[in-house]
Formats: sequence, structure tokens, C-alpha cells
Amino acid sequence: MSVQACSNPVFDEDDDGPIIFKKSTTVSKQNKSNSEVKKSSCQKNDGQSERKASNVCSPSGLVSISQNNKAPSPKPSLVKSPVTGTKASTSSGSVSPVKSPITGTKASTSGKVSPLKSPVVSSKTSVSAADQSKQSIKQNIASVKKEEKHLVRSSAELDSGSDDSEDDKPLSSRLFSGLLKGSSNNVSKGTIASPGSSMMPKSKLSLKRSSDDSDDEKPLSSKFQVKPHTAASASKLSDDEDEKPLASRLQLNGSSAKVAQPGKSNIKDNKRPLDAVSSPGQSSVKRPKVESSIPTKVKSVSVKSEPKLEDDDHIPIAQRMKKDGTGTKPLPTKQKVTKFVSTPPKKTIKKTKKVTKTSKYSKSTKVPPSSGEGQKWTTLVHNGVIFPPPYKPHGVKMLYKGEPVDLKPEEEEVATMFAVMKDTDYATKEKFIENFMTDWKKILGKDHIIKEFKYCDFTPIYEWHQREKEKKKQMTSEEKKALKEEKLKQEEKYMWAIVDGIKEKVGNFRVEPPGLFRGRGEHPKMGKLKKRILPSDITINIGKDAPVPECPVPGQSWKEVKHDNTVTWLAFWNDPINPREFKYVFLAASSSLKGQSDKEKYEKARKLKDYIHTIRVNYTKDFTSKDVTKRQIAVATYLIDKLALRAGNEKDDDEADTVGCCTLKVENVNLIPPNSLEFDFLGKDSIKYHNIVEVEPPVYKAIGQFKTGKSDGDDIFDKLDTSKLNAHLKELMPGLTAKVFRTYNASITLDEMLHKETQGGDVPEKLVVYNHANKEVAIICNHQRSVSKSHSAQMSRLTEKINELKGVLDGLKVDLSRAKKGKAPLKDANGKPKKSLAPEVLGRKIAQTNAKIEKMERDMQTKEDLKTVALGTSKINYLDPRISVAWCKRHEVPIEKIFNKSLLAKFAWAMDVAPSFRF
DNA sequence: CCAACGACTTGTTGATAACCCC
DNA sequence: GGGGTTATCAACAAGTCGTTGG
Repeated sequence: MSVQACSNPVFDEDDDGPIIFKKSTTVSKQNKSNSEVKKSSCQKNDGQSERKASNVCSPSGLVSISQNNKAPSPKPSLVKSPVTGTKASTSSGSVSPVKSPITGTKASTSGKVSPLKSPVVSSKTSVSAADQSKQSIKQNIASVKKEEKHLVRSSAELDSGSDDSEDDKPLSSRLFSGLLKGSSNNVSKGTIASPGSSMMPKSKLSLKRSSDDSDDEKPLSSKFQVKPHTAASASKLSDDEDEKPLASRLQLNGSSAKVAQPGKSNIKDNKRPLDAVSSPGQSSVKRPKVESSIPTKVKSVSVKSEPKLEDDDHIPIAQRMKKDGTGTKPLPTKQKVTKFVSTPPKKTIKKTKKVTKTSKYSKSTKVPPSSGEGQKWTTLVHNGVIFPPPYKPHGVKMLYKGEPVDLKPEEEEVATMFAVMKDTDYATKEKFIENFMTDWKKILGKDHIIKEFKYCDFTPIYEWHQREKEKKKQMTSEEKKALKEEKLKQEEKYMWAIVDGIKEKVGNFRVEPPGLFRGRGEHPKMGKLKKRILPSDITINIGKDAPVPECPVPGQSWKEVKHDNTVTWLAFWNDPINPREFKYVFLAASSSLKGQSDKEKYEKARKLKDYIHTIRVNYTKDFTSKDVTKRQIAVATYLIDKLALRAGNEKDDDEADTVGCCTLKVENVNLIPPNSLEFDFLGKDSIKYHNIVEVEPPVYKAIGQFKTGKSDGDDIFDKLDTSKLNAHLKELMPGLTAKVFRTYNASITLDEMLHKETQGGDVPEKLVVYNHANKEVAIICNHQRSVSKSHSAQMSRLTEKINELKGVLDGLKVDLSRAKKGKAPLKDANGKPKKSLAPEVLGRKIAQTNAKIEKMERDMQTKEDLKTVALGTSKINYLDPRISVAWCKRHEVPIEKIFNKSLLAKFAWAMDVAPSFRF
């Protein structure tokens, strides 16, 4: 199937398929071989023991977010708060809390920041003016250089070891450090490092979970925390070290250095491809217009690479606090970069190819899409969209006041939509029912017998539906296959579009079928009828010279046909629930158009790494600004940076009541003396965000000020909204917006954690490290999933099994002691005599059983920890795939262990990254 | 400056396919 | 060889952020 083709692109060498990616081939192949191993036991966790410890006071972690809970549903799980750990460490210094004089120093130490920008840092005092000017300069430069930069950068970094600077770290980590300093200068330092140390309490931000529940409540982060290993390192460090970012410290200890080395050589290889590809607006900002002509990449300017030293800035704050070494394996670092041959080979080839286009749809390099300004494509050919089949009445009668009712097909259709949702919780929600009845009655008409919901009994329809489902299930596999093929045949022509001569997969070519709107959370419109979309509702966008897709319904026509090459959508219709909004048909994630913007997104986030230090210094300074707006901007930026909060646009009354940073209400943030904040609100998708985090005293104070004189429902940041905030951010770095911080903190966290925690071992062990890092990111971003219905049953089953094993163990112990005394074993449960075994044999059995029990307990803990954590979201949207690819290359882990088929296709553009790539 | 658009990214979920263990 | 899991994918809701017009 076609599908396959696309997904595989990476692997294929031939051009036939939709191969997107050629270059990587080599690599991928390699991977494959490796992959043979197959079983990835990613699941293993690091030991539980660690976790526990962490809970208590996560060394690092300061933050714990409570997960789960979707607000609406009363699910039990509110609990978990992950701790994201932060590394408290030192690194924070960069952020430097206002107060500490130290800061200044530290900053200087860290120095990493590029000279340009750094100025501020060094002289902390005069920061402001100087900074600004610098910044502006920087910006300009930056924009120009940008591209080059990253090219260069890698090399530079390697050399200088810049990566480590604190700036790169996520705020959370920083904060901690900052706090530490602030509160207890010296002490703090030590603290950071040592997770377990008693000092912790103060310095770190320990998050506590809210009390509600049991362990669930614990912050995830804490659970995950790693080992104490860190502590040790920390301890080693002398005081001065404090100033340095943890990261840097660690690195020294660790293997990182080594890694870097290899990188150098590779540098050249780095990412070339991307650059080529991305042209359009990539860099800076979005200004659509092409400002400066086409971006050429100049390479020379390497200035950019700033020689930062290592600070933690780049580490996510959260992480910083933590810092541990996961301690995973004892092995000494062994990384061998060497191997991964993969990279280089193809590249060259590719470039040349470039525009192969016409020829059969080769996929490979895409290329030129963006030639001009806002232009996204030159030629676009596709077949439009496919409509769902018309409604087929089933004739099953529902009951009204106990009597069967005849319904016309249109009426029955809507009744069926409701009947089918019987086992969801929507079926019992008042709002849902109300909206449903309102819309249904419009169809039934005024005089219909059916008037009140309470007399309706949809059970017959529900049962009919269940029977249909059952029938489907009972079909033989041949029948199923035939059906599938039939469907595929019908859809095939809609699945592909030809963009600039290249065949690309279309994302959602199926028009949404009618149904009842399932809004998330307490959505005011839930239950409303989503009417059927007709061709006359649809606007098609297609190349001027391409044939307009035929309208599938005879007497009708498309609403409109456009030829707009500045947008990427192929079609759209107005959302029936909210007519002011649209539903678009776009290309699939594996398309080059999407890949390119994805890459640009990550490049922008990487660019933030160069600015983050200055940005943090600036907002820290503004925590105490007399200008309220400035103060609010500073605090909001801090929260976004440190906690990875979303920007928080205003919402209408006809949407669920959720908030983001700029829309936080007074009631969403509580002050917990001396300087902790408790966040409790519903974020995107009405997912609960609950987190108690220690913040820098000036922030604590500022929040208190913002709250005074307001009532619960008022905005904390009354002088602010997302456009003002983003306008401000844009002054700090071209193209910077609030969401870039999430991308940055997520990716830098992954990069740092992989770098520090990968110690060696076999592939499964490395996967544990990867998953651990992935988990950490998911916690930082508060990516949650609902607990599966069978979760508790699964857990109790596991507990039962463990108990059973424990019983066996006890029996073995008794046998052993008897055997030692020369006595025969006791009879078994059935009263039958057991074979007597030698003590050595029994001893071995006991050890085996113990190991088994331990493993089961560990698995169980992991399962519990992950029950509400969604790892996929960050992988798809926040983690620069090049980090993962490079890590896989460095550590000989098959990329297929990390990315599934669709991710491999989506990230085709990242596959040929050099093994030395660092975010 | 702001509200209304408009386009595109991010996020959770449910259905299904794939897998695994007894 | 089947039932329970787990992984994957599509669906589609819900954000973000830029632009535009008054």
C-alpha cells in the first residue's frame, strides 16, 4: 500500500516510493540491523528506590506537578505530581536572582554567553542599558547569521564546550539555584547537588503534591528522580563551583567531554540538509514578508557561536534542580561515536538532486518550496476531499414513554448519534443532553411527540448498535481484509497531492461526518449537532493549472475554488459548531512542507539558547520594576520559562473555561510562605495543572502584589495579554514567542539528560535512559493521559502475583532452613511431599524468586508512575528529533526503537544529522 | 489599539492493529 | 489461540500567533 511507501521513505533507496528522505538511508539500514534485537525493554525503570527518595524531597525537583486530572471528570487520579526535578543547582546562577551579588560573578564565570550578549552578564550592575543595546545588536546580527550559526555552532560548541551553560537550562532548574543562592547563599550550593541532603528543604523547591491523594499525588518528577549520584558529584565541587552551572560540572565529570570531541570532526557534516531546505522565513520571525531577500546562508560569520562556558542556562529549570546522574550503568562512559556511518554518505547526493521533481514523483529532497516570500508552493495538484457515506436508516425504534416511535431517517440519525454514546460520560452530562435535545428538536419539529428527554429511551438503538459492532467483530479476517481493501481503493486518489512535482501524502482528506460535538471539559457547546458537510460548504485550494476536483455530488458545486499559494491548505469548511472557525485539510506530517516548518520551529528554539541567558537576566531585573506592566511581563515570562506554561490567549464565553499564563486568575495561584506558589488551574483541553513550586522571592512578592485588591475571578496579569507579551519577547529575540520556551525547555532537557545519563550498557538499558528523559519532559510539559479503565484491576492482579511469589519464597526459605538441618521439606499445599533439594539449589531458587519479585515490583511502580503521563505528545511536538537521532547514532541504538513508523516519516528531515549534534 | 479573522500547531482520545502471556 | 494489553493511528478539539481593517 501506498501508505507504506510513504512511511518508509527513510529506508527506501529506490526512488519509487514516496521517499522522502533519501539520505538517511544508510543510517537507517544500520539501525535496522541493530534493531534486530527487538525487545526493547524500555519499560524498565530505574529503580524504584530512587523514586521514593525523590518523593520525599526531591532533591532536584522542585516542581511537582500534579497530574492527571482532567478536571471535568472526577477521576480519581489527581494525584501525581511529578516532580520535575530541577536541578537546583548551581547553575541557576545565571539567572541570578536579583539580589545576590554573587550573581554577577557567576555570570561572569559562566561567561559562556557570547561576548556580544554577555556583556550584560559580566557587569551585572549596568546591565540594563548595556544589555539592551547589545541585544539589539545581537538581534540584527543574529538574524543575519542565524542560519550560519547553527551550522557553525555545533562546531563551536563542541570546541568551547559551550553547551553547558546554564542559560541553556530550563528555568526550573535555574530557579532553584537562584533560590538557593538567594536564600542561603553558600549553603545552597551544596544543596543543589545533593538531593538527599538535609539541606534540601530550603533551597530546593520541593514541590509537594497536594495532599489529596495517595502516592499518586506525588509529583511525578520526584518519582523519577534519579540518583544520588549527583550528589556525590556535587559534593565534590567546591564552592566556586556553585557558580557554575550544574551542567557544566557534571559534564566535566562525565563523559560529555568525550562526546564532544568527536563532534568536532563531524561538524561539517552537520545538518546541512536542513539549511538547504529551509529557506523561507525561517529565521526570524515570522514576518512573512520577505524582508531581506532570500536567506542565503553565509557561512562565514561565525561570530555567533558564543563561547559560552557552561552554564546551566540551557537546561530546563526544572531539570537543573535535579541533576543527578541517573546513575544508570556503572559502565564508564563509552560512547563511540564512530560508528554510525550513516550520516555522511548520502548527503551530497541529495543536494544535487534537488529538483528532480518531475520525474515520477520522486520524493526526496524537497526543496524549493519556498521560493519567495510567503509562497508555499508553486504547483499544487490534488483530488479534493472524500465525503462520508450518506446515512443508512436502520429502522430500529426507540421508545418514548415506553412506546416505540417512528422516526424519519434524519431524526433517527441524530437519535442514533446519541444512543451510541451511552457508555461515555457525555451521555449523563446535563449540558450535553440539553444541547442535544435543542438541536434534535429542531429536526423533529414543533409538533413531534418527542418533547422531553426524560421520556426517551434509546436502549433499542443502543443495543442494535452493539449487535452491529459484534457482527463486525465476528467477521473473518478475509472479510475484514476485503473490506479494508475496498475502502482503500475508494480513498486512494484522495490520499495524495502533488506539490511542486512531488507526491506528498495528504493528512485528513476525509470530511468530518456528522455527529454530536464532543467538547473537552465543561464545554458550553457539547452535545450540539455537528451537521453534515456538503460540497457547497467546502472551499478548495489548488494550483492554477491543476484540474479542479470534480464535485462528488451531481447537482452541487464547491463553495469556492482558490489558487492561493501562500497557504498550505488544500481545502477547508466552516466548523459547524463555531461557524467563525474553519476546518482545514492539510498535507500529512510527513510532507516536506510540514517537515520544513517543523525544522524551523526547532531552529528557532535552538536560537533561544543563545539568548536565554540575557533574557533571564533581564526579566529577573524586572521583577522589581516600578512599572507594573513591566513587572507583569517579567513575572509572566518567568513562569513561562520556568514552568513551561502556555501563553494563555483570551477565550470566549462559548468555550470551555481554561487558562494559560496570561489568563491566570487570582484563584489559580496561591501564595505559600515563605516563597512558594501553588498553581491550580485547568489548562488546554481542561487538563488540570497542579503544582507547588518555590520561586524567587521577588516573584513571590510580585504575585502577591498582582493579586491584591482583586477577586478570585480576576486576571492576575491585568496589564497583559498574549499579544503584548509576545511583542515584548520579540524585542528580545527575533521571532520569539511564548511557545518557543516550551520547545526550548523540552528539547534542552532531553538533550541534557541523554547526555548526562547515558552511561553505556546494552540497548535496553539505553532505552531506559531515553524513556526516563522523555518522561521528564512530559512531566515538565504536563502531558497527561487518562488512566485506563482497567488500570486498577491490572494493578491488583500484579499485587496478587507478587504476593503469590512471596508465599513461594517463604516456603523456599523454610525448606532451606530444614534442609540445612538435614530435615525433609514440609508437605506442599496439597499435603503431598515435596522433593528435597540441596541447600545450594534452594538458595539459588530463592535468589531467582527474589529477583523476579523485585522486577515485578519495579514494573508495577513504573506502570503506576506512567499511568497518567503521555510520552507521545512531547515526542511528536517538542523534542527536536535530531537530538534523538544523534543520540541513537552515538550509542548505536536503532532509531526504530525510539520512533515508530509515522515518526520516522515525519522526521525524515532529521535523519541525517551528525552524531555530534547537540541541541 | 483591538477584535475578528485566518492559518497552523499542539493535544487527548477512541478504535484498531499488534503483541504477549498463559 | 484467545483474552488482555500495549502500540499506533486517525480523528478532531483546542491552543498559539500573525494579519487585517476599522
